[in-house]
Amino acid sequence: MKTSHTFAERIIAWYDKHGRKTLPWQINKTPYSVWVSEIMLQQTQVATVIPYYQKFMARFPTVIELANAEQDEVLHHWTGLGYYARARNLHKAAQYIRDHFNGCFPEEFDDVLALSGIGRSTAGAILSLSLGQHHSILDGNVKRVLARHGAIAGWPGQKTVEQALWQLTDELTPQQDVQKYNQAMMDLGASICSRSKPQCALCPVAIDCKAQLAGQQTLYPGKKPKKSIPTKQAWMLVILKKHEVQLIQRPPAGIWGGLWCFPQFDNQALLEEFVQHNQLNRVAIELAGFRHTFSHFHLDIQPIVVTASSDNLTNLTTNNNQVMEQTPPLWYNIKHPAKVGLAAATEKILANLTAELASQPNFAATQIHLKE
DNA sequence: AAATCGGGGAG
DNA sequence: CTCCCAGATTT
Repeated sequence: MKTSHTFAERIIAWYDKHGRKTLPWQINKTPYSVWVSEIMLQQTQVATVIPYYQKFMARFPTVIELANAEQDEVLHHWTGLGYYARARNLHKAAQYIRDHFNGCFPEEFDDVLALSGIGRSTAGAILSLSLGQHHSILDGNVKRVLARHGAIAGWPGQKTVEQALWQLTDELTPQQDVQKYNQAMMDLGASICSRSKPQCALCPVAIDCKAQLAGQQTLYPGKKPKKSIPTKQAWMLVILKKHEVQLIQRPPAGIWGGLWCFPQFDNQALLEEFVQHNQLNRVAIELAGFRHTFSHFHLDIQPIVVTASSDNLTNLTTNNNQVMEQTPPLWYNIKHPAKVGLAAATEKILANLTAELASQPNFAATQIHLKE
């Protein structure tokens, strides 16, 4: 098939006509603003990101202000976005920039690549979109466009497949207008070349797209091999004292790292033991159990509500009675929530608890009775 | 219920 | 280096 324009020319022409150019992070682009937006957009769709981005940039307008903030406040601005490791990396990298680059976002590719949370694709995106440097990118959207256009078989998580895709993006990325081209490829993948129902009729590169020509768009990119995931149980203890519940901060690494959670036990016996030992009182509030699914396992969570008769609780733990020598527990006021990062499961329990309390206006009296 | 995403970190 | 993990949303 003879085409009069190169791949890149058609992509850029499409972008000039249809691309979005006025999103908040596309105005007055700097490496910092592109960085923040790219990290947010790695995990969430544009419409959701917009308000988070605006609040984040209002509170942390520069790398320095981000670096100097408490991690808890950074996580608080991320609450609801999920993927908190990325917020922690963002914060850590900001501190690195403050301490090693005098607070100025580095403009050398290798320096950018070395920052926490930034890999080859994100480094290329930041420097090309904000400064027009010539780097190719390969995020999920670009992978999909290229895998289809070149009919690159196999799962991109596989090394050989990923290499082939990097080679393709390197070859196709033009010398001129990289900025537009990279933005266009991400836009195209996010809109026209979508995962399940690509709108090939609107695509500027459909005419020589191998997948489209074969009518096999949805075969690309190849699927990740499935594996079944196990189910684990967790009993979460909601220790209630007036309008406060006790939360514990998770260790910085691992699941829900740095977030505040209810004390967690692997089985009911361990929880009961703790309840007995600390003279806690079961109360007539039943919170529904629910399932929270991670990439590698289901976690079936059963919250149990108790009241505390004293502040002196022994060795509260986040999980399985592994004692954590770190941040003291937080008495979290339900009516005046502290601005800390909460795990999704914690938020769900808090919401259910609030609803239950609202439906039991006489609970305060019950609580007093139970406390003797 | 299944698929998804770019990078960190373990092995 | 290679492989596996994180975490919440969309489909």
